[in-house]
Order: sequence, then structure tokens, then C-alpha cells
Amino acid sequence: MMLDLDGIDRTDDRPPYRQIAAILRQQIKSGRLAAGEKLPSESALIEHFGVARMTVRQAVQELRGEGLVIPEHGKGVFVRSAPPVRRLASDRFARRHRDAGKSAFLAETEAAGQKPQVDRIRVTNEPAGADIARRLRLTEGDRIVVRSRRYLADGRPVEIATSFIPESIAKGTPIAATDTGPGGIYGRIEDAGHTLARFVEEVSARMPTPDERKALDLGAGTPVITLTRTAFDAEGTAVEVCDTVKAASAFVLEYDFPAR
Amino acid sequence: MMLDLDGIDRTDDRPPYRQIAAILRQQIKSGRLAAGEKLPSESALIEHFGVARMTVRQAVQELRGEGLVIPEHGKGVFVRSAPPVRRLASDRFARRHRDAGKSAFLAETEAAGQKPQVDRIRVTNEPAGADIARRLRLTEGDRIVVRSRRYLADGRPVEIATSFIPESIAKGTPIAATDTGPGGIYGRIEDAGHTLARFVEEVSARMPTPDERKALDLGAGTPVITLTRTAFDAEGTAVEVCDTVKAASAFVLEYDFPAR
DNA sequence: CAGTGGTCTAGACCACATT
DNA sequence: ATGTGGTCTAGACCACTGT
Repeated sequence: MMLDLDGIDRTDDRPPYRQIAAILRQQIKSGRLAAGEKLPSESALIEHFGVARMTVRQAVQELRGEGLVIPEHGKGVFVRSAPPVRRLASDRFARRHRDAGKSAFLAETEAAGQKPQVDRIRVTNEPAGADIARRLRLTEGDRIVVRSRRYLADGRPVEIATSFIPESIAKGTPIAATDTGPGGIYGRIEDAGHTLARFVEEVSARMPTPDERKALDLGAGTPVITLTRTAFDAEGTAVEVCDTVKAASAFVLEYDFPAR
Repeated sequence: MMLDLDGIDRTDDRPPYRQIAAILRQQIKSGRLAAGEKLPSESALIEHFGVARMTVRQAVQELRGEGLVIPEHGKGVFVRSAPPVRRLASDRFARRHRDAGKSAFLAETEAAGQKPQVDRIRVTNEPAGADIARRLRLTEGDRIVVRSRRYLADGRPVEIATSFIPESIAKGTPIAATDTGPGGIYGRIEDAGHTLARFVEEVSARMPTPDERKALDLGAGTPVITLTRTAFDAEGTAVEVCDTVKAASAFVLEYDFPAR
């Protein structure tokens, strides 16, 4: 059962725990420890390397911080297996999808052969904060409808999203209802006479907050992608801002643009 | 000098180290511990909370994993200050910049009032691997010119990049030279008769490898953005693939696209 | 029950930075 | 020389998972 591992070199200038981490990392990268496999137990590593428990724990800690392994209490430490990656193309909001009565997430997820699900829907009516007001070209304090929700694919959370829509646009539509109807929010915005013309997306990445880690069921040492999208209608009016936080390992975003 | 911190609650179901981490995190988020400030020393925390050294170290370890603090050996542990963010718009490769004789990075960085610099330039000629061959519509093993380099702004590394150009395009140009001349690689590709028409960028994020951490001078617990760009000419031929790894905290990518 | 990882203690010596 | 964090040891008890 035990792998054939090298020992540590007490003359090496790297401390033992780093050497142990490097040895384990190498086993993982080379595939000798495959995704989903269990690492040798702490006691096995202690015996093999001839070090104290804290030393092997520190080595494993390093791999956890890199998101390479995930410990399961009472069972062992396992090589993280990559979840299926969702590839998001920049035409994912094309009207042809909306016309089929599907929201972007629903269409994408079904296309990937997974079961889409939305939960934790919360709708409030709030005064706009400074950043949102700027993006929507409103004045701070103007009323906006705030819709937040969590998206799941095959029961696993992959993304949390919060949309901000000026009340002047949402008024009299089901945007503030739990079920926004076919085509989602964008469908209702177009019903209200705002033909969507342009999106601007701002993408970055960071470590999640503890809340985000919990909501997305992330292990330690796994980053999130933040994407803020602003939707503009044909008159150039900003009609929605959508803030999303995605598990980075689950997404590749694809953008196609002319050289001009 | 010491902050006014709450104590830990032995009846709380969270372990002491998490409570300590939460207290410190709160101090940082609220600004009572500002960016650049030093946390109380380990010995101060040990005394204040009445715990063993490993316990406070574990608390600080948690904050390191979140990228909130950065330890400096012999000095203390400091609240990380955010570096200036570079905002990359999708028109950054517009010909008007190239016509001014500037490569995209040079133009961006100067526009941000920082001193651009490029080092660790390495040019090789290799057979294409499977992934690159697919992206360039070549056959695996076809010769390609591989240019890798590191970009710095005001002396701080911000990005490492590797370009892959089919030898059939690079041949007879300075693309394989250390200095590619005005307008960079894209300038030379256009000189060779390939008018750039379209780019496709694929964006994701992950934790850096140890090598990347060193090259970008990243602290533990800070992710990178990976961006793979493929450039196409007017005939639809893929003329270059560029793989970049960026310090996530230093970039916001901006894309503007029609709703179609 | 035995085996696993999670947390904690109380010490030790080392390396780095500052005075 | 002093104070800081970095690494390590050798134990302890707890909580979770499996047989």
C-alpha cells in the first residue's frame, strides 16, 4: 500500500517539512498519486521520514494551501480531483438562448449535461451604494432591486450571484418576484422595452471570504473568480449590474474580440 | 501599542485558534489594523490569550492562507497592502497602440505612470506539444518559436508570459531575437503579412506553482490569473498563442462585447 | 474497537532584523 | 543583546470514520 518514497536529506538547505512537501507534490504531479487517492497516513509518514508529527503536518499543510489535497477527518488526506470545468463563452447571453425561454445558467448547465438548480434566492429593495450607483449611472441612495441567489450544477454549488436593477426598470415586472419567468431577468428587462445591446465584464480573482467558502463548499487554498457584468440597452443606459463569485477551479471564461 | 482585543471563550464551539483568527480578521477588515501595520507579536498574543505558541501560530497561519497578512522574518507579521491594480481593457492590442511603436505592456504601464521593464527573456525553438499544436492548428511536433519573459512595473514582477509562434511565421523575422523591435511580436507578425483580426482569450484562476510564486514574488495564499490568448489573422489563421500568468491581486480584466 | 486527522501544550534551537 | 518569526520534538486528548 505504501508508496516508494525517497527519504529526506538532513544536509539539504531546505527544511525537512519542505522536502517532504516537495516529495509528495512530485508524487501528485507525476500521477503516482492519482486524483482521489489517499496520501499515506500521518503515522506512516512519521515512520518513513523519521520526524515528529508536527513536521509531517506542516508538509501536508503546505499542500493544502496549494489546493492540491483535501483532508477528511477520520478518513485521510486525499488528492483533490478537479471538478468538471464549465466553459463560459462571451456569447452565452445571446438572444437566441433567451428566446428559447432559458436563462444563461440553465442553458449552459443543461448543455454540459448537468442538472441546474438555483437556491438561496433573496430579493430586497435598497438604496444604491456608491459603487453600484456609479456603474448604473444613478445617484447614491436611489432605490434599486437587489436579487441574490446561488447556482448549483448536479447539486454542487458553483456560483453565487447578486444582481442590481434600478427600481425604475424593475417596477411593474416580476423582477422582484422569486420566479422571474422564462428567459430570466434579461427577458423581463427586454419586455420592459430595454433591448439589450452590450455587456461589460470585469474579471478578477482572489481568495474567498469565510462566508463565500462555506456557500461554495470550497476547500482551503482554493481561489474564486469575481466577475462583475454591466448590461446596457440600445440607448446606452445601464440596466443591470451583476456581481458573481465563482469557484475558480470550475470555470474557464472565454472572450472573443476583434483586433480593431 | 497593544490593541484592545477580546479574549477567547472556552465554551465557544469554535476552537481557540479560530477564535483568535476571527478576532484578528475582524481588526483588519474594520481597519483598526490598517494595511502595512504590524500585528501584535506572537509573544504578545500568547500572553493576551493565554495559549501556547502553536495556537497563535495556527491562527496567524489561517490569515496567511487567506492572503490577509504577510510575515517578515525577524520583523513581525504585517497586514498586506494591496498593490496598485492594473486594469486591462480588451482594446489593449488595438493597432493604434502598435502604430505608436509600443507593445501592449509598455503602453499600459506607462499610461499607469509606472516604469515598465522586461527581463528573463528566453527564446527557444521546439516541437509543439499537443495543446499548443491544437490551438495553432498545427500537427504535434511541428517546430515553433517559444518566447518567454517576465514583465515588471516599477521593479515589481507582475506577469510572466510565454508566446508560441509557428516557425513558418517567425522565420526571417526578429521574433526569435531578444529585441523584437517597435510594436513587439505583433508588429513583426503584421510585417510578415499577417494582419491581426481577432483574439480569443481564455481566463481562469488557480493557486501558483512554487516556481510561479518565486518568479512573481507572491506571498502564500495569493492566487494567479491565467490568461491564454490566441491571435488570428484576417484569413483566420492562428498566428500566436500567448500564455500568461498574472498576480491576481494586481489585475482587473475588462471585456466589452455586444449582446448579439 | 482501531485508525485517522484536529487541536493543544511546553519546551528547544535556529535565523533574521534591529539597536 | 534582544526581539522577532521559523522549525522541530514528544508528548497529550479529542472527534470522526470505519470494522
